[in-house]
Amino acid sequence: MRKIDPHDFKVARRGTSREINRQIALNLIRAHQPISRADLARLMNVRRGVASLLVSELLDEALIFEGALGEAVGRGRRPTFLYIDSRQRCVVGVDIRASRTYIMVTDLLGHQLGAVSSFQTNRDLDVLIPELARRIRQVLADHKEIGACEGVGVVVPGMVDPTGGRVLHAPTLSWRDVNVRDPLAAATGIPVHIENSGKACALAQLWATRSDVVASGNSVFVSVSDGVGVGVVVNGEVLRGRHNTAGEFGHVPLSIDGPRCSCGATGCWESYVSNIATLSRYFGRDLTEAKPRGAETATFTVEDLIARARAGDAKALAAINSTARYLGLGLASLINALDPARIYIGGEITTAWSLIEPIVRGALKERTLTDFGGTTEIHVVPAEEHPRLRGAVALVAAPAFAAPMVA
Amino acid sequence: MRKIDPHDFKVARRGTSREINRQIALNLIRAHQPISRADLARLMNVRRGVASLLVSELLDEALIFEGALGEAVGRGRRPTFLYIDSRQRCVVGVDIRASRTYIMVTDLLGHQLGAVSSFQTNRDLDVLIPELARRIRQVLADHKEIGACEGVGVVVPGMVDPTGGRVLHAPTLSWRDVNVRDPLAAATGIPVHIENSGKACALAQLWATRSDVVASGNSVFVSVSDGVGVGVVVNGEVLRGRHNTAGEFGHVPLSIDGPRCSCGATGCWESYVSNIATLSRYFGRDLTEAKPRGAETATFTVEDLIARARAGDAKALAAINSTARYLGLGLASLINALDPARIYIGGEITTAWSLIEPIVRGALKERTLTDFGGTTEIHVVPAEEHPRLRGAVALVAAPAFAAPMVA
DNA sequence: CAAATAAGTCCTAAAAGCAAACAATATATC
DNA sequence: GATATATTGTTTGCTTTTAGGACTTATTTG
Repeated sequence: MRKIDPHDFKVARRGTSREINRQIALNLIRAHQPISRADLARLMNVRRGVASLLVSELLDEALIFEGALGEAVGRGRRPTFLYIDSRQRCVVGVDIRASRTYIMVTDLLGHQLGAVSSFQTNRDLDVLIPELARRIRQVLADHKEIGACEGVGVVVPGMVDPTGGRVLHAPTLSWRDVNVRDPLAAATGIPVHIENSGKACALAQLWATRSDVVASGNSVFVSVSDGVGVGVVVNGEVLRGRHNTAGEFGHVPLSIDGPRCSCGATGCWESYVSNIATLSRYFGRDLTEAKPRGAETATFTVEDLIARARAGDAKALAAINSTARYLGLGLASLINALDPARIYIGGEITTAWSLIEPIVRGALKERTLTDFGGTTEIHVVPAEEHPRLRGAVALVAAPAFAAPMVA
Repeated sequence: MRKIDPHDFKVARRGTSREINRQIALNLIRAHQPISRADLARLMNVRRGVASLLVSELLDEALIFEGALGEAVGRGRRPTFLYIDSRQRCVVGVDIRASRTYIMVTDLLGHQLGAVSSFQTNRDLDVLIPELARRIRQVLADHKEIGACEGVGVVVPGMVDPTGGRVLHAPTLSWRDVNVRDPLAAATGIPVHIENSGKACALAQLWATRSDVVASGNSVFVSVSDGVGVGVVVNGEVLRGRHNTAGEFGHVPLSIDGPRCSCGATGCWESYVSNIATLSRYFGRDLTEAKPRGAETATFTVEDLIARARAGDAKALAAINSTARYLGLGLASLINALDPARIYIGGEITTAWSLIEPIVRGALKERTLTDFGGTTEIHVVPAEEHPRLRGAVALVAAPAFAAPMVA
């Protein structure tokens, strides 16, 4: 039950019905491809005539194409299968992180084309933008067969303004109010979309074409690495809030008297479960500050820690178990606040999931208000799936499939 | 940018455009009444002919009516003013609380008719329902002139299932999985809608017809009394989550090592800022447990405490200031998580708002991530406005004005 | 080879937005 | 006081779009 905003509404024009049904058809083809016109009509509960018209319109715009004929169902004419047209068009995803920047090319449905490449991030935009543009052109030139690039999606670990024009604040990159989109678009000649990485990851999961995802219009993506990034999906839409800064559950406290967080406050969830927090717990001292580390701590990662834990290092296991417990306690807040149908978790700590899952689940149940809250589905997204890069790609690919704005 | 759920969509039928524009027209009349057909057409950016047809349809359904002619604007024919038809139809709002149950009658726009009545709550449904039904019939009989009752809205301090059929858990009433709606509907012969009080309050603010509310499709209602109830509005819609239990920010922790909360966990926001928590702080001992209180503490309320604080009692002021600080710290979590355009606060503590506002605001700024987060508009809703009862009424009145489900 | 069945196309009717003309009414100006 | 002008609200023809059904095409089965 949505209220119509009397200051910002959209009246239905003559083409509105058509627009709505066209997008529904497009989404059904995407979800069920390959599919025939007749099946589409049945799914939509409209006459075959209407479905045919919608299909021919989508064909004209080259959003879909007719593939081979399918097998006859019983007897009778064989159906012509329809597919989303992801041929000869691609999308570039870019993930800018504090240490390295990653690039991936996919088709319009997010299927990976070629390998992920990366290079060291130079935080100076005057250096970064030209290098990024050069590498994007390079990777596109290397894959001429995949056709024209529809757009570049960029995710950053920080806040982005509602229009995507400016990165307002990215602490780990020490960026404040910088414009990445326009210079990069100018340098590449390709439209660029930028978004916070947590929101983009949530978007990517929402739009993922997996058969196992059953209508999860309410979900949360939690990315645990240097910080904790969270993206929230409500009613099939990414939660943005008034200034596009919603979703910062990483800075909701577990204990306001807890350790100091990079955001300036104390006891944020992030300050308990980030990789640095876990390592600090293991080494028994605060690693967040930029003081010179010892030979060992300088290069030691959470993955190394997990390896030690699996090898029997009790201290390592204890550090990880603590993180698991805090992870669960924080997830409980998330569940109490949002009651999502599913939680996705990404980040290095997930490689230890088999070790920590019972602890996470136990801590979660301690604080969730309801029984079904305690059993909320948790889905691990492994690093090999490149959730952030898929998020970046989704920024470009998803809008074409979105529901039209109406009423 | 909303995703179309391929398992739950609505195709546009022949009447869909009409339905959309009809609801837009209805909402614009509601927001701008009195208004002429010509002005409506200008607002909607359609031809007057279309607006006229929509209006005549709304007139046929008696959703609006034609009032007197307005003054001619410049020269030319005088406009006929249109109004929402709230004559001869009313709504009953019911607020069931642990100690007392309140009843109010309003018109379809939520304008109060007559006084608020109340009686002691008997938690036994077999007693409560007949008494409630009797009193509802009574109050309707007392106001025969206000016409037929369109529905009864009931709010309870607890969780309600998504269909509104059952109260799943209301701790302060010690109700678990009880059906209030159907017995009450049977006893009164009027349709009954039930919802959690926090969600209903948020709904009421969303639908409030006040000129000062400018397009706040993202807002939060925080009700501080025995517990902390929260209702969230996102994109003009109440946040429900998978099981209609979203919004329980009262049980997001400030410190997981904090005081025990009624929910069983420790350190919930509620356990810091509820009235009982404030009083416990003043008396220096835990009042949550049902042990016999002293003569003074038994009847002493937060309002009494505020009166003492205003009279110069330093200990009382300190207790209230503590609550204020914790209130601000919790609001910061809310802002970081949801980035609302506005926060509404209700409950007894708001009578001390002039005392505590700087402290609340200061604590809030300590933990909000962004500058604009720290300046989020906070709007106090005084008890005289009966936010919960208005919420109950909104449950009945709002659906008629809601946007149609499309795509 | 004929019957049955499914896919896809085409035609007509009803509904709704769009556009312009028309009637009614009020004010301004000469 | 007569005429011009502006505004409201209604009406009429036109176009687009969905609904429903008939028709054509293609394929399998008996």
